[in-house]
Amino acid sequence: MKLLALDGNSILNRAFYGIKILTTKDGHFTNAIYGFMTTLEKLKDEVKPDAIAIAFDLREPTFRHKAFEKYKAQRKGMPEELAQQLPVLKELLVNLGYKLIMSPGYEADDILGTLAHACDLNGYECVIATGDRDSLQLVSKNVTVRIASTKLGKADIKIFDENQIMETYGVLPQQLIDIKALQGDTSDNIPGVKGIGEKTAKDLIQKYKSIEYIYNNIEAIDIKESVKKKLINDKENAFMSKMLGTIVKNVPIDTKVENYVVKKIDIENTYNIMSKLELFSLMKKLGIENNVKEDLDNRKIINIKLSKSIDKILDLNNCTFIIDNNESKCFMIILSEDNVYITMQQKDEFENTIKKFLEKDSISKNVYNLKKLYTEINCEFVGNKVFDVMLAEYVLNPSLTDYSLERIMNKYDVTDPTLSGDEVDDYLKDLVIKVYKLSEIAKLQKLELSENNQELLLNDIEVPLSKVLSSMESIGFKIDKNGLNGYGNELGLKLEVLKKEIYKIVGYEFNINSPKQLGEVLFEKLCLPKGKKGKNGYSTNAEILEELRNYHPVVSMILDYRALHKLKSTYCDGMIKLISEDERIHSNFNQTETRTGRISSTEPNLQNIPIRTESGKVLRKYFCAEDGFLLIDADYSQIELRVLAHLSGDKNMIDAFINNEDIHAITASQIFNVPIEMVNPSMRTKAKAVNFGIVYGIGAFSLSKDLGIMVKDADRYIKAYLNHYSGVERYMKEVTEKAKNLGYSETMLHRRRYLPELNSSNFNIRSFGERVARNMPIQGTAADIIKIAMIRVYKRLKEKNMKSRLILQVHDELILEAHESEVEEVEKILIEEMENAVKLEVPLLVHIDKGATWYDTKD
DNA sequence: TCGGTCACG
DNA sequence: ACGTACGTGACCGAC
Repeated sequence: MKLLALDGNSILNRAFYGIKILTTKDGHFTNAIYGFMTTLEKLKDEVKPDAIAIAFDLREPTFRHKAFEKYKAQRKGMPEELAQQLPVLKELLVNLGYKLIMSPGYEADDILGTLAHACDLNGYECVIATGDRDSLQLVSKNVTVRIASTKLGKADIKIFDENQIMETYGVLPQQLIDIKALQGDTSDNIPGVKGIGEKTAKDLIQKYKSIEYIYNNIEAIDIKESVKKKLINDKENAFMSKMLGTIVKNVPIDTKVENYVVKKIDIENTYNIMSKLELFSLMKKLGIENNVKEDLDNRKIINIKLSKSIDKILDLNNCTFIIDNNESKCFMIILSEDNVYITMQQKDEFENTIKKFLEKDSISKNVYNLKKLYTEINCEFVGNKVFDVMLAEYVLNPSLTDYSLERIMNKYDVTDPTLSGDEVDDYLKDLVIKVYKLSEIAKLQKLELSENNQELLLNDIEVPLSKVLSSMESIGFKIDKNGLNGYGNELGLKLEVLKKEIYKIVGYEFNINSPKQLGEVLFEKLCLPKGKKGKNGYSTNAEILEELRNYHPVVSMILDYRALHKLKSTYCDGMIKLISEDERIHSNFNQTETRTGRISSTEPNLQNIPIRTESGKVLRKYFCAEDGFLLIDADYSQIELRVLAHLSGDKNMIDAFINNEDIHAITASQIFNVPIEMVNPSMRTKAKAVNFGIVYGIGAFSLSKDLGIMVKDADRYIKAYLNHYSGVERYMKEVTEKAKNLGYSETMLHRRRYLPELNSSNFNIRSFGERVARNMPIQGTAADIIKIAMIRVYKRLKEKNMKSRLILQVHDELILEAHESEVEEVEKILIEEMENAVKLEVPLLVHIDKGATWYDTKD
């Protein structure tokens, strides 16, 4: 027989700290369970045991520690995130057929020791698996120990037998106890001998074998007087430590190894538990998925119908469909009721078919990734009654990192259907199964959306927006390639000059772009005052360098070099690579990326084109309008603060916006307690920073850093602010409280973001959760509003068949390429639709600029 | 692949 | 006592 005996607590603990926080979408932590199961599976693979025992501590004082009352272990309570996983893990393990062992008054270690001892007596092999090294003392001819850890989310296991211990520690396994008795162990509250550390303890035991021998011959043995003195002083502690450190081997438990053979798994319970935990990949690994499916013999029967004509299809009511248009063969697979219709056509014919199908508004359709569909078939209508499984998943939970179809199918885990009807090849069978799963997933999502009151958000905002984004992507932004190239070359020359001067001053060449090398140059070669040293060396960011400007002339040059290099590499060279043949840049607008509901832009990112410095802003001269067109830039004025005024209902803030006053100046007059006429620019700047800070969840420290003032003063500003805008203070309290109760924070239009961080026992993580809970409704509502505006503007332009088009969104602004003949009308549409996108307690105000280039649209 | 840096709202 | 404002994406060097 071969027994695998695990220290459950210890492995769970390692798994918890080794795997980044993982939660179900309603906020239950699962990372430690996941890590534990991964480790267990790996151990089973490697050890191939006949029986498995899993030991757990009971959370009460142990006999070992009780014997020495004054050294009773003050075990730190485990963090809440871990504690809540323990009972769930135990339940899961029992259902998987494992026998758990707990014994009041004993640690898991002692249970393992008892089992190991029993194996020794019977000549059985015993493999102990644990996360900490205390158990190494149990190693013997029959007993090996595996130290499991979780590194970067993967189970890592080290094997120790008698040889390995001798190699690593130079002593026999039992002698590890003696070493520890001398050395002590603060984490286990083992005192040891004061003044004796790892090295001395090891030397002594290697030489004299045991503390008994040492103390019996203390006068005779040849050791340094100082060490001898320490030993004599702490003799009592040494023996007590040995006792504390010795694992007990006679715990009253079942020691018959045969009784730990793993029992039959309870599939149904296991399945239910793991589904709740959303640990689907793990279920697959354990092969649970398949077994369950065999158990449930009520598979759906799907009837396949190959068809050439689409007439039948156009009579459908509800359906789910996918297209697969490889090269010339184009498949459309449509599921309605229990029938799947498959059509195969040539490309040009196919596009007509699908347009006809899509344009038929009487058919409600489920799809996956509507924006991609729009782009692929290039059709002009905005579909009603379309449901996008990808967007639905994003609306249900915007915090996932991956909205791929595979991931979503994995999560919902729909049982495969049974196929009947026309024979098709495996490739098509897969597509049929896919379309079936998609339709089942859509049903489940619709239920959840309705429960969450999120139907409007999905149907009236995200779904129609996908058409707008697809259009913006395919239209693109015209670029003056020669101009951009010229500017890049100009920057290149300046960089060369700067580089040479920097090398000359420093005295040798180095890579200015390497923070590591730069840190060495500044802080070691030039001996400039260094700030805090991070893990990987000195920090050399602009904030630090700015402070060093006056210490050495090279610092300014490095700052310039950095800025210009950024402009050249990211915005000139990087952008030029992405200009298409039509002289335009077609960015991707991602609709399922941000956790607040904003869209994001990639390849290139057009939402972070420089504007704050003149040399950066110049880049906007190369973003231009087509001949006969003009760029119009319409931006919301202080949309986030207006949203805050509305959400909080703060009377003072609402009045300020209704009277269209300068909000930052008003805030300044309140904070500094002066009449508004007395507010100077510096006061206004400070007030502006406070306003921003409030939106972000503010702290006095950060505000002080931002403004370069004392923390004390920053704190005063904040207090004065909240005092005047007492509605804001109340709102901020309420919104955090509500998020704690519900587990999520939400926008005006019910976009929600789950916040498991709010339950963290870690102050920083919890504080972060609280800031997010306050910021999400503000940033998210602003995002909802501009999305509505985009849809309406797009629709107006289409309805009137205008040549002008929406080409970009930058969070609070829309950029349009307007035909010269339509400029006035476009402006009117923009103002109307943006300002009236939603009705708030305060007016929404839009500011419009126009010009031949993007540069010219900004003053 | 990750962290540091810096561009934007 | 702790670390320090929300949300993104691209480029670079170091591992």
